[in-house]
Amino acid sequence: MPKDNKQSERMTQEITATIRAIPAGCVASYGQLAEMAGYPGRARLVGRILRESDEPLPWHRVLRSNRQSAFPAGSELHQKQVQRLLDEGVLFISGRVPKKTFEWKPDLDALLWGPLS
DNA sequence: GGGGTGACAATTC
DNA sequence: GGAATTGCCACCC
Repeated sequence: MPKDNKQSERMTQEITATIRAIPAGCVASYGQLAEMAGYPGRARLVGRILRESDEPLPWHRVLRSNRQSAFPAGSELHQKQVQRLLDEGVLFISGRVPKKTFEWKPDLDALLWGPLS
């Protein structure tokens, strides 16, 4: 039987893949990513991965469940996040993003952006 | 094996 | 919307 530490490694990879799957112009919450990756309740793991991972993950598309940024306003990281989001077409109002943008789902994405043309 | 920590979440006031 | 509280689970000492 496989070792349990290998399970942890796979979990990290699954979450990483999910984060990388976020399309430009959309955002997702930590819990949402964890749930999509198949690990509900592992929101903190997503945060740890984003911090530790050296891969070019779109960390700027990851927000808190309350649609606000994960880091305190004014921090360099936060400013860069807002800037990149605006560059991708994501509205940022008073440190928050529109509900429409936050309610991203794989199905909804294809439904809205696919046949929309 | 125990205890503190965290790029979080959900609930409540 | 904001602040406080509790639950959660992997990680580090």
